[in-house]
Amino acid sequence: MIRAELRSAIAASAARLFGKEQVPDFSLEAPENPEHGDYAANIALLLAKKLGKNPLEVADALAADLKNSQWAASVAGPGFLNFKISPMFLEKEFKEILKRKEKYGSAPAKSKKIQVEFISANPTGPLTLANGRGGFLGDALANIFLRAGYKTEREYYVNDAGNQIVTLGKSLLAVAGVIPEEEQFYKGEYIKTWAAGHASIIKKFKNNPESLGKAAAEDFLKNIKKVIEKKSGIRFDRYTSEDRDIHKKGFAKKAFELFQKKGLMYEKEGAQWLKTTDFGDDKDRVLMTSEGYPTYFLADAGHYLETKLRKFDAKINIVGPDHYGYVKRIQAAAEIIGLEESEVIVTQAIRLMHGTEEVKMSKRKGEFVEFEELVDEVGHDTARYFFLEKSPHTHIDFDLNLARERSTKNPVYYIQYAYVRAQSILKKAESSRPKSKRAGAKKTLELLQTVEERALVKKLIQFPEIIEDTAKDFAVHRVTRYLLLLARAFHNFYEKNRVITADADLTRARIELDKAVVIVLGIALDVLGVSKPKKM
RNA sequence: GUCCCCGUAGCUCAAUGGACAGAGCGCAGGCCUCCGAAGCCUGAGAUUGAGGUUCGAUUCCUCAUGGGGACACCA
Repeated sequence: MIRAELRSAIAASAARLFGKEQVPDFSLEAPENPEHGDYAANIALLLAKKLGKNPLEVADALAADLKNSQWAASVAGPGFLNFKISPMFLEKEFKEILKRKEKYGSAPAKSKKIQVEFISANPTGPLTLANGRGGFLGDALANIFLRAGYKTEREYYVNDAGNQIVTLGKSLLAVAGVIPEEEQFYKGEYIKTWAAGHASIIKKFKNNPESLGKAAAEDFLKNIKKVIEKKSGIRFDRYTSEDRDIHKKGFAKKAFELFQKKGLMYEKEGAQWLKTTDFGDDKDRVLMTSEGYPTYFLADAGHYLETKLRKFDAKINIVGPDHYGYVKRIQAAAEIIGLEESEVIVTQAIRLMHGTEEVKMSKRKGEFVEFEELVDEVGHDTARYFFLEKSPHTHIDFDLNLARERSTKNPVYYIQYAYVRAQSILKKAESSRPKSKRAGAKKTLELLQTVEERALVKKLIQFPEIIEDTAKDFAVHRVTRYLLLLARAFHNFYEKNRVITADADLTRARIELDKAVVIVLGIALDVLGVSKPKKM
């Protein structure tokens, strides 16, 4: 990767001039503006501040020192170092795309094991839009980790034990008229529908809400899996059952004992508490109720312990906004358990709009747009792109009518169109290729000199950096952004440069470029989980 | 009341403290005798407000203001 080499060359130069301990953590970016070179470093600005020197002088000194390396820097603006990629590097990196094909941008395998837990919606009803948002995010993020060389597991944690299952059973009995309604019962249309369709089961379990709840939960889960896997292309490696995999296998108990052994627990009013306040939580949390039931939190701690015991180094947990209050306590548990790296990504809320009016969503009351409905309406590619192009911190105002209307103008088509177009050219080139007498002596990039060609090549070789950065900061929307820019670079190239020409050498070079576009667009679409159409 | 997230163009969203704040949609114009016009080109159009830190702030801090969410021996 070019950027990594350049970075170490700059750091080495700075260390030579100012001492190793002075080298700051500087940025090295590919600027949008081509006048700012292929890469721009702000190291001189940071160093100047640290050393109390003039930024321009520092920049000049660095540029002079770098003259001895294969990197030519120019000083610009307040003290940026701008770099041009040398033709040799560019050629080498470009050929790498054609050589490695769909492996391009894949880092060598590392030993690090990452688990991405996402969706994990309770099987007490259908998936919501927020579930879908987390679903696409987790799916794409896992793809990125795989590309970055990590061993990656996608996990759906199923809360199929405890209170809510009983509540689900009771809710069903209530709509069936067996028992009276209560405030906390689930009341959505889906409850009525299920009850109406499963009269015999309800009858069978009329005195046993827990068994009824379990039966219904299994059914709901089956449906959830259908929506996730068949309709949305979201994949999971593992569905972990709270009941079977955590409680019955003793992990909740093990976590409890671990906390006890570490002396982080105490009893108060008959309940068992964990001192999560020692780890940044605003209050301590109950592990075991005064009636002797394990809390959801204890099961979760058991779940984290189980993950740790399965030798994971890191866990990324993607949760909805309603779980925000849960972050600190679960991070406390992760720390006690000794999970090396634990991240919780909280996706922000989705407001349901009807024109300019907000429609209050409530799963319990059954007022919400089902994720399945969205996917059915606009298709899975559009739905995916719609969520993935936004940072998870953004609050989304969602209008189903607008989504429907806009689905045909979605940027995802712009990208897919570029992909289809590029392939279509390849096909054409194959059938009309002039019999090339001899391969030209010139290197590919010596033949690709127009502004559009250069811009496209540089965009292409940026891809490994996009993967590398995203694996670090989880900002998946960077990839959608990149795809859009890459597609644009290709469309621009297409408008102004004919691939198939009378010049055999030039044609060959442009076909290579076109091939590289197909490869990189294809990989990036795969990473996001968006389909690669053959035609549109 | 306490805590978290968000206020950027008419709309939906970008921008590790950096150079002229970028896209898509929409709007106004222009481009197919030629590899796919679901494309390309041109134009109009924005950082909620007030202070502060900094050589430099959409970004960090404080206050104000608007919106969303979380604050159980529920999950």
